Amino acid sequence: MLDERKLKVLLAVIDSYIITGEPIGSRTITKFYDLGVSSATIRNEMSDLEDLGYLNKTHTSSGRVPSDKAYRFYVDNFFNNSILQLDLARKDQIKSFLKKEYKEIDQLIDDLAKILAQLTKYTAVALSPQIRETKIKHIQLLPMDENQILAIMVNEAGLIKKSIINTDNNISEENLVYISNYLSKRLKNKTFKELANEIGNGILDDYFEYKNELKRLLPILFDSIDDTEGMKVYAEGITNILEFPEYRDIDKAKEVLSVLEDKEKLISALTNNKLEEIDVKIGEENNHDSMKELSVITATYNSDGEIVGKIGIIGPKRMNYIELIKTIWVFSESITDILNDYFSGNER
Amino acid sequence: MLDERKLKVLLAVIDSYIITGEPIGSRTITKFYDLGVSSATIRNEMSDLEDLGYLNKTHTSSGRVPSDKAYRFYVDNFFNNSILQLDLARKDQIKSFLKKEYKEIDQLIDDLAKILAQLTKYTAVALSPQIRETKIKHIQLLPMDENQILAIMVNEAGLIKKSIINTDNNISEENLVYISNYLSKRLKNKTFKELANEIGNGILDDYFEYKNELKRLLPILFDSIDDTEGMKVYAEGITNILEFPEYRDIDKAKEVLSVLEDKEKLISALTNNKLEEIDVKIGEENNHDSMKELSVITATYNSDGEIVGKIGIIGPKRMNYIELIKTIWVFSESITDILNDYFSGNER
DNA sequence: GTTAGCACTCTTACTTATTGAGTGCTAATT
DNA sequence: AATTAGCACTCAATAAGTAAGAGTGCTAAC
Repeated sequence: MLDERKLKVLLAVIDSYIITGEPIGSRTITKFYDLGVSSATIRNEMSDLEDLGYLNKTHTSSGRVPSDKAYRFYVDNFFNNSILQLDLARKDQIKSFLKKEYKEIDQLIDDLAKILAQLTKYTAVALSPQIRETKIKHIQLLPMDENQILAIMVNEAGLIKKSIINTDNNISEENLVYISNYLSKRLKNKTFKELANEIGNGILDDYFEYKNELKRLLPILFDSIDDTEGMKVYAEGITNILEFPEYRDIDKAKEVLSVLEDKEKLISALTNNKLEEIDVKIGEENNHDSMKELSVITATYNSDGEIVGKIGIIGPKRMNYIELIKTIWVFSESITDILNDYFSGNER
Repeated sequence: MLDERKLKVLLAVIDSYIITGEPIGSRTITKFYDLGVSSATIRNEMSDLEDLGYLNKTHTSSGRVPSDKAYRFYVDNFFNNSILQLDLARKDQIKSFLKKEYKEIDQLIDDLAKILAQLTKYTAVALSPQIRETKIKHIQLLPMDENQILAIMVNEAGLIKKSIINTDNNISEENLVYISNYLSKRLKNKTFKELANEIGNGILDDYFEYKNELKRLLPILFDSIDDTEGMKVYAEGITNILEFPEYRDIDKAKEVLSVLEDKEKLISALTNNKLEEIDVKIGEENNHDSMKELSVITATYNSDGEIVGKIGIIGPKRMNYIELIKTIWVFSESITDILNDYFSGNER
């Protein structure tokens, strides 16, 4: 579609703009990129590229700036999964950053986001592991007062989900212990997702003394697994984004910071896409208007073969997509490794 | 120490500076504050106040700005606890903001911090409830793999503390259940703090089958209660601070934001003081150099008569201390109320 | 002790040029 | 037919100069 020279010009503009953040003109291209033609020719090509929607001007006599379409073209044509296989060595490097003994997975994810932010100089975002797809290890019901039961669910990786169940009739502490033990034993090694099926048929058909109580408790328990209220999202290196010249203007800075402060927006930015291993959202591709000038690169991380969370970066559209994708991918792989190692007892 | 007229002048400068953020001159004072003397007299008084350390100039011919000493003087002389008793009515107002049913205390504290930020237009900070001074409700030990035990401790308010215990010798799941039950029963209604005493004498003198295991597990359990790693600190309304004209300069903004992003600094700013109900730190009084241009007002909140957390605001030194103290105090009282109501079953 | 008056200082806002990087068009060149 | 040199024109950014305004500090008069 684009002849070779147009492609070269486009890449030159993108490359230069990623580095400097300044609109780039025809003469600058002839000076720094050897295309073997004069600036007048470049000028004509750039004019064509503008007509095709790949370049924009900031004012009538300014240089050109890549459009969203240009970035999308760049990512689609110059990224493929084979690139990723290259620097697996960096995984160990990342894991070596983690000197402390981690007692909390959430803390680990947060710290990795911090490292990602430091490394990339962008703002890193991460979604803490979700418990839904993981296996049940233990269920404990505790009486809080006459109307409330505290339910604690633990998965095999040590993640905890708690929820308060409001109930109008009293169940004694002894009975709750009995029910807890029964549930733990009965549901162990099923995933939290599978609770739904159990509710549908399995568990309630068992002979069990407290079937009536279960009938009321289980659906509430199941609902609480998915509520996003407990979803934790981390944004680290927020000030990094202010280093970019595009945010020298305090009002622009305020705008972008209010996005980074808004957990709802961050969660939806991280979850509102197909669960691709790597996902790149450029400018307009984002759902929220307030993010139209930003790009978000995310990767999923897994535990036990199931996707449990996300990590990524967020920043101005002008970013070195290919390099950043590689870095983020290595991070997501590392987290997956760490999660699998950590709780399977193979190491340490 | 200060004669009446000097006091009036000082208050005028503070009042005006809190509102406008601009240095204030003698003529402005005569215009807006009726002191009955000419600007020349004010000029002389201001010069004296500068010599006494209450006022500063930003350059040789600028107006005056209050010093840290001036703010300290203002707070010490015009705030006393009786002021607080006034607007208890606002408590209900605050509680009415909370429409949702809260299932997580942490979430509740975070949301209240958000409301505090909205109300004051400052950045609100809060320390989530600490479990140390509260009573034990339940202890559960779960085997993660052959070297690790997951310990889950629940307090009577439903707060959960988890920690991974590394152990080199295997304890079977059945035995862990047995030990868990014993600990829950034996330690129930003691505070986590009191665990220490129990370790010292009480519990280990009991006749108990797994005394050796306990001897190793308990100290680790106790240590984990205090670790700050799990301490959660919330900073809400971060962008509010950028509305102040003192942060129109992006570099100043970056500086203050990096403080707000630094959880360590926030935690130490919130904890590094005597546990006064209300604590005001003005500029230089803060520990960290990066906070010398900020003031922090904090209040403690309680549960069951014990201090369990903190909430406050942070912003430029130019703040309406008295009003803000009142607001924060009402918040801390409200949280205390909510915590006490919520888990005692008196309401809802 | 207070105040009017004045010289002086410093910041801020507003003009006005000037420069430089860029475009687009036309006509000449290959 | 594609390329390029040349030129007029545009716009943003920078610098320099000016004027206005708010302020101080000092002196002399009230």
